[in-house]
Amino acid sequence: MIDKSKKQISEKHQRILDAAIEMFAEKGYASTSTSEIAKKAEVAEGTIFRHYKTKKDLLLSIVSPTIATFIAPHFTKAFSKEVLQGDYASYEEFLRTFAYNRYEFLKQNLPIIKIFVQEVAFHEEFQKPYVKLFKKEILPYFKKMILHFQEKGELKQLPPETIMRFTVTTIAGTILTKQFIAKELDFEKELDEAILFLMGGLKQ
Amino acid sequence: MIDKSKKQISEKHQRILDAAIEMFAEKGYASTSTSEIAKKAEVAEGTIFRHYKTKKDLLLSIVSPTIATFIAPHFTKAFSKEVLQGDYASYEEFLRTFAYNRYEFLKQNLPIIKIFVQEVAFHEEFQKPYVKLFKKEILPYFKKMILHFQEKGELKQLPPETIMRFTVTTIAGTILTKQFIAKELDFEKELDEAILFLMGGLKQ
Amino acid sequence: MIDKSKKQISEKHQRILDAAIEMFAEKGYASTSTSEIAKKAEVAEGTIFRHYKTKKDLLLSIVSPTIATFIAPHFTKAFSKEVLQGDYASYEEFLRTFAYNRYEFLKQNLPIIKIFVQEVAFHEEFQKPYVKLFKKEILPYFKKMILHFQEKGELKQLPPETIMRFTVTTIAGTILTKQFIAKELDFEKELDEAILFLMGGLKQ
Amino acid sequence: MIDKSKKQISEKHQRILDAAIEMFAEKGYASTSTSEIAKKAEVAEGTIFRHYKTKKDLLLSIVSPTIATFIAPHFTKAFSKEVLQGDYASYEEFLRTFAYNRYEFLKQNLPIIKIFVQEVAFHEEFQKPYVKLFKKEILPYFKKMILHFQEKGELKQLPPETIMRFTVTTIAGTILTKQFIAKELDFEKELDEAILFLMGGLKQ
DNA sequence: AATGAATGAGTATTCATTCAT
DNA sequence: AATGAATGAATACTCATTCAT
Repeated sequence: MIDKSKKQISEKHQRILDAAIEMFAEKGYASTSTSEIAKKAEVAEGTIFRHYKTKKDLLLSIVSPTIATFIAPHFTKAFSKEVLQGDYASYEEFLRTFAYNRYEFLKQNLPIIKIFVQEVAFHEEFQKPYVKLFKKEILPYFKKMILHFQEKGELKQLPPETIMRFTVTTIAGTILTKQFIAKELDFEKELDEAILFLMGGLKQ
Repeated sequence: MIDKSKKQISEKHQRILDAAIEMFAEKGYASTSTSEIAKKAEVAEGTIFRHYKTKKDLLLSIVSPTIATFIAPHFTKAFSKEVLQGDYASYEEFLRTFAYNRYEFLKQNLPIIKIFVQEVAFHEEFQKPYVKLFKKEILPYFKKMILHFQEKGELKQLPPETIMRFTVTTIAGTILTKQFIAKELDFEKELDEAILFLMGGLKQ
Repeated sequence: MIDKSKKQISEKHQRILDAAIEMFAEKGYASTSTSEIAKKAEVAEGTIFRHYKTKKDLLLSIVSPTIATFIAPHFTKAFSKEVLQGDYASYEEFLRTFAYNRYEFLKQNLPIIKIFVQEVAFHEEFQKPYVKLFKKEILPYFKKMILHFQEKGELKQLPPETIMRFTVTTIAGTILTKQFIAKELDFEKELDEAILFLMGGLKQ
Repeated sequence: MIDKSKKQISEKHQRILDAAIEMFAEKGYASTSTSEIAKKAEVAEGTIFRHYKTKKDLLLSIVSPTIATFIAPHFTKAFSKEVLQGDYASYEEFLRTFAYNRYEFLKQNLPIIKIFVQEVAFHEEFQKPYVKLFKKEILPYFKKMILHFQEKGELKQLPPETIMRFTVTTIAGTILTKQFIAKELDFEKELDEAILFLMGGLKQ
């Protein structure tokens, strides 16, 4: 999923990264030993330390400022362009695109996202770059979109941040429910209802 | 916070539990050593193993079926009685009570909840007893309440589960935003808006 | 040889110390592994780290200020009392006692002395406590002795430090020659000649 | 300092040797890693092993028979010619030349001498070639010199080995004191006194 | 000759667990 | 019930050495 294809990265190096991501996601950082990673990546244990000075460095290379600056923006900007800067006939149409996009993103990046939740979420020092990224790449476009539909009279005259909060909360709740709590649900139907509900609360 | 006061539990035993909860929440289960717990609890290392066969047992005693059966129901039933089985003039009134109750619960049980998210959330085998508990103690009362207000014409004719989902999602989103993302918000004001939004989407 | 018999020290602890001294002396600190020490001491490797936080701590416990303050003074004072504060009819008699005492000391403490030469001699930061000890416990008595024999007219009117230097140099040279370079020598005869030589150079 | 200029030796090879000598002297053989040497020499790690099969070989090339046979004799013979085979008006004059020569030698070859003391001194198997060299290149000339001055009546009728021993011991003691123990001393003055002392003990 | 990525045996250290007291 | 010394397996990491280029 994540590949630093720009920087030439050796095949073994890539195998180490893949193995680490998979195991950190599955068992957590602290419960994964470097020898397990080496075994799964089919390299010698020493090879890991040729590429990363410490085990923590390996985690950071997956999860840290480096990714925030090099990898995440890739996703972030793509998301921003494809979703937030799109041309939508209605807020509902935007919501649908937004929800599907994030749902796919979640499904396709589950391992890294799990690592994030486990290792980053509770360590405030890691959060800053992401907050920054969000404020720069997401927030302004999201706001603009909301203002646009407020002007068109589709949305209530609430502060855009509040509308955004309810939007994100409701969509995230729908996606997470489908993914983790009630997998048997029909996502499309569920989403339709959620959008209906959302618009009910946000309509003028 | 958690005290198994029914079962007589020695003071040292309680200190071990408290220390373990605090450290597991702070550093995670795998990164906390039994010697650290012993030091913080001011007992000898061996003492921990008098009470719990293994370190994992100690975690389970905090987080697992044992708690699901002995501790959580205490909370669950209290919550069910105090909140779900209350007598409310309107769904809005219920929402307000519900939100404050859960907000206080979160603030007062932050450590255990953190342990839950880190150690339980991703391990499906731990989840069953909680699902069971939820289905038995929460779901029926919640449903009843929703049906009651649907009959009174306050709420749309959606499946009660769906209404519950939106309710929980919106309230949870508001609480988590206040607690972790935007601590500077005025919770009361934020909650008012959320309830307005919710009712907008759920009203007939 | 060295036993901290005052502080109760467990038998295993003592075995670790003995093994460490022997192996550090034989192979040097850096070339001795903790697993070798554990094997020779017939304890588990972990046991070493119960008594010493790190391998370096183990070295320091043999060689450091602690020993300088607790062990060395034992020797130093014994030496000072037995040798330097003795009542001698002549400087020659003193020289003989001094030489034999140091010769025995060397033979009986060879391992620790080897560790000293290898690990301490070139690390100035370790030297201070010994310099201090020497200045406090040895220097004044040695000086007094020399002054005493200068007054009696047995020794030249050189600065006592200079006389001390030649004395130590000559006796040390004799002892080291016997111990390391020409083991076949007859120490007694060799010492007689050295004393004759010394007195020849120091006599008025 | 040491250059095997006779054998053509590449510049990188020389840099490896220099780096190894410096680091072995500073940190000891066992505590110096080949990667450190490579970094300091600014060559690739593999390059060291092109020139020396093992790390130990590298040490030996600095310290062993190879040097004893190729390098040391260079020094030894120079010393022998320049100092021992000189033409001196008195033993005192010889002593002065001898002392200055060795003092300079020590100062200029401190690193290698440190390696010697740390790695060779306690390993008897390394000592033989040096003993041999000493017996062949130094001893006879030293003896001759002493016999010469005994004939002239300047020195006592002691065995020349004994006189040599006292001479070396006293001069070495003076040099080492100046270099390692009391750097603030005035070497010239100190040496004068030592010679006076020596002659006092060795004069007829 | 020179490189540097790769190796895997070895290192110091940690840690859950046991057990005699 | 409580202790804490002792254990030994496991851990992250290092390092001399190899080898394809």
